[in-house]
Amino acid sequence: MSVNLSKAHNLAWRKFLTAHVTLIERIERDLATAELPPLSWYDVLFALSEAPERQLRLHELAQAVLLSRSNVTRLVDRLEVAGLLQREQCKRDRRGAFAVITVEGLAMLECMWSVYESGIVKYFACHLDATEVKLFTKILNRMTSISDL
Amino acid sequence: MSVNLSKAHNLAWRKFLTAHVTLIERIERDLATAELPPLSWYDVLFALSEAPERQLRLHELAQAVLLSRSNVTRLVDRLEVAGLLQREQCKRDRRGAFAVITVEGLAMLECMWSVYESGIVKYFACHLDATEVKLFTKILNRMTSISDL
DNA sequence: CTACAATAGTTGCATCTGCAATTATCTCAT
DNA sequence: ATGAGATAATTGCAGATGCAACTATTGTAG
Repeated sequence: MSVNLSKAHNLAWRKFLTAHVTLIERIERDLATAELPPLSWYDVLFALSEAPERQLRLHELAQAVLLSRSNVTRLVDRLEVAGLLQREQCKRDRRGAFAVITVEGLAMLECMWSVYESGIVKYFACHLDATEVKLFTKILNRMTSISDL
Repeated sequence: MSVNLSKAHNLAWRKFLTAHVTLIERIERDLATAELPPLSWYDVLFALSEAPERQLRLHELAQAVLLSRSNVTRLVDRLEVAGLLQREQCKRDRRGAFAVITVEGLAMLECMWSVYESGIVKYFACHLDATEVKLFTKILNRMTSISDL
């Protein structure tokens, strides 16, 4: 609230932004090189694979991947066309639909993860020792607490 | 390189991603509420204001804001239409063009900064004490060193 | 039971993005 | 000087994004 942004904090913020784009770019590049879909697809597949019965209502999925609803509709469209998931009518609520991950989706998830994981390791994790990783996570947790609005 | 991603590191990575979208969303929301342009415009204006003679070649601008070239062409289009900068022919290299920030651009920069700065403070900086901010920056610097490719 | 508000998902629209191809100009070795 | 290759910026295109409007269904207060 108070307008007192130190040089050091400002620098940290800019570094935060540039580090993010750089790391994402590197990982997306690795995925593209392996002829795999983008990270957004991974997020969807991952969320579904973790969900009970490997399915989620679309609005739950939207929350899980931090995307707007309209976006999820069309993202799910694409994944469905690619055969990685299926829509399924919800019995209890006839407005609703589930996205259910398919066998092909699970295979793709695994395939993407092998590239993704190695990217996380070599671009991100290898720069954090055991102490730092704890602190790093703790700091980010603070920032995303709801108290900030 | 080695595929050994610990639970803790994986969690840190996911937190890194969610924190980024959350913080950006909050700041973009504050800007939109104040009827100001998005962050990408700020980045352009800031880069120009810092540059010698308050102007940059478009490819320099592209690098400064970490955007692809075609993107910069059109981003500059929009800012030019809004009167925040002007294109100027380069004498030495007739292929080239400069983007020069205008007086209106400088005013807009200042106006956006007041909102942006307070966002950085209340969503980000206030969660980092003097020690943490140093370590945080150091870690991110490591990650974006060129050694990783 | 009914009417009003809330919610789920989709769609239209305008904008934004990256990639690849294009045009124009520059550099440099021969 | 000139021709091959690099570089600067733009453009076409396909895809992705957020917002607001829309349809359909559900929940709820009276």
